[in-house]
Amino acid sequence: MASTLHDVAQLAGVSIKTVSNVINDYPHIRAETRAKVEAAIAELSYQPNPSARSLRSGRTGLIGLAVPELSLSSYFAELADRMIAAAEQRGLTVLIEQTGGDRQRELDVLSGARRKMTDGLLFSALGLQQEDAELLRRPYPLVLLGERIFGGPTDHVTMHNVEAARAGTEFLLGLGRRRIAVVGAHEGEVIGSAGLRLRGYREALDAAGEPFREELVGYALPWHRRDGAEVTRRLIASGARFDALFAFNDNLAFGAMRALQEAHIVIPDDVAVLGFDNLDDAAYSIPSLSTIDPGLPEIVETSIELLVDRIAGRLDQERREIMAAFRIVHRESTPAI
Amino acid sequence: MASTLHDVAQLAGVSIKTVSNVINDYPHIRAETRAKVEAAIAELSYQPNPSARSLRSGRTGLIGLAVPELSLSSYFAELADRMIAAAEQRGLTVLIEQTGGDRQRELDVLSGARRKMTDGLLFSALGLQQEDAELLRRPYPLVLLGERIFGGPTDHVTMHNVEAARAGTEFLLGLGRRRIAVVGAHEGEVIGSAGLRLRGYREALDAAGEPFREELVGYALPWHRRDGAEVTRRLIASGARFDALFAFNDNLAFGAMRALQEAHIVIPDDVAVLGFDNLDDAAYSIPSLSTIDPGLPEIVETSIELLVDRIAGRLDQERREIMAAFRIVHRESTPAI
DNA sequence: ATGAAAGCGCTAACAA
DNA sequence: TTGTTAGCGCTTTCAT
Repeated sequence: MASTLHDVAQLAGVSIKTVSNVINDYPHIRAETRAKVEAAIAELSYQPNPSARSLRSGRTGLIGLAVPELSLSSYFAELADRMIAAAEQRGLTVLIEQTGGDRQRELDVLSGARRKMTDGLLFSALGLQQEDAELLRRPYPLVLLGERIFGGPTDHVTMHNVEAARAGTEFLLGLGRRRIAVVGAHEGEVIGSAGLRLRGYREALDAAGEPFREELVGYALPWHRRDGAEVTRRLIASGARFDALFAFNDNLAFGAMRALQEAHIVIPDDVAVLGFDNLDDAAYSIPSLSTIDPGLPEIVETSIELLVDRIAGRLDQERREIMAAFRIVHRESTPAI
Repeated sequence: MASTLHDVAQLAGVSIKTVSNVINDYPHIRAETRAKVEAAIAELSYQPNPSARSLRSGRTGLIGLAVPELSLSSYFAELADRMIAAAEQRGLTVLIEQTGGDRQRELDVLSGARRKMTDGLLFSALGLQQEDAELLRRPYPLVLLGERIFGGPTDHVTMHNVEAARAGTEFLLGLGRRRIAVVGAHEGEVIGSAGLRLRGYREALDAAGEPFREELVGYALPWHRRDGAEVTRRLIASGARFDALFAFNDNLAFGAMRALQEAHIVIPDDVAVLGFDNLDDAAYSIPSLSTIDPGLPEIVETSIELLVDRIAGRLDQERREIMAAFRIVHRESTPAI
């Protein structure tokens, strides 16, 4: 059997309270006492029982991270990877939950059994909509990620989607490209990554006096490589002419580049391609992908900080909405200036 | 405050034992009693306290999954994605731990604090070596994944690395390719994915009467895209001629294809490329990647089954070693037959 | 600076 | 079929 506080106390010749104090770095302990206790802990290879600890303290040291999926969307794998590391630095453990981007499964995550074993939740929603905002009002610390819901009842970490998409489009216009196709729009969406990025795209066109051409808008859901390839094949087949392509995420862009190359369209000479996410892979595609970097490290650090802050008890203070800074990364899929 | 068994029992007018019985699907309960209890549970939105449950039962319902990383190696993201889903079906929750493939961090995972909050561990090692086998003897259920250690004290799920690499090489030979470069070898490694796959490669060459050419062996560690590209650039720069390239995983292959295309080498006409893993992305690269499918679904199902079996108490029965079946997936990076 | 004791919410052994 | 009770290992409150 594993040893307990009692065993350690007995061996060290102190009470269990003292052992507990040592473990929890309680400051007022005689150096001699501490040494005795630490020796006993080492001798017994004592490790605290987390269930007992949680039962008593009400804290588990676990935080949930709800994402649509880990594979296929490398973005979420990178997010999870960094989040696990950032949580670890703060003594927390991340528990990943996959929703498939499905609204019902996202709701299940919000009220499921796992909420009783985590101290808080980082929630990257894809299926919920603006109308669902009030469903985010929960009795536990919750930080919303992404751009499905704005102005909801929780802390929220997101990015400047409209501005970034606008800047990306202006970047392509600045290269002299006038007919910019879009891959990844969502029919009728206003809020959400697709809706906001399309808005930024339109704003840039308007500002440049370029017409918005419906025939250059490719609708895609979900945003996997496959979808980027399919949509782009359809755009090509439609006969619509375009000299640039703005994909609303890098996966779509990778798929789009495949479709372009199948059609013997040369990147970036015939069509310049711009993605969104700056995945690790973007530097290693062929050609390497110019893309918008949404500042993932900042998003990760900020959202963990907000959550930790709420867990520490500041549950009642005003909600915060943080927008990470973006930048455009210039690689081979767009021509050198 | 959240409600407890007591609250439910009081509201339903029964003892807490009866409520506990209902929750745990104990069969001998009068339908009427059960209905009363369920009504009370619903009214109070009662959810059991997992810490209390774990403290008492000694089970947490959590299992650890140790992998090197979630991003950069899509293989592990796919593994984790599937593992989470497979665990969920069995009422288990996966807790992902990243080791960076570092030996010390892998050892930390084996004895760290999280082992007290999981019922078992799925352990995908990369830094440990055959000599470390005995370190896997642990007082908790442990299933080893991968090919760093064989014949150790635990259950083990792996694949036919030598046979698969041999079959892959024979496949390339069968296409008439004679000078097959390798990307991803590890200097001096015998056991481990790199060592075993190189062995399979050599066996195929030997059987075909082809010489093993040291100058066609590209060493790469780790196995990311970047490394595949760098190694392949070096191979090209060395002046060594080759008409096929066998990358020891798909990421390396993606990087290698980039380097080949940079050098205006046409795939598959000039050089046929074969990968290993059959990542989702392999179907969407340009060109799409022929690769060896290691049977991930089988690996996932098998390893969870073994672990669940051990958790269920069969800790003493003989250790098992399972090898998943592989198959070669033929795509555009190798010429049609 | 350290100890004694209560009790977190649940399951399991036993009783009825 | 249901109730009673002990106790899992820890933190916390209150004493000293």
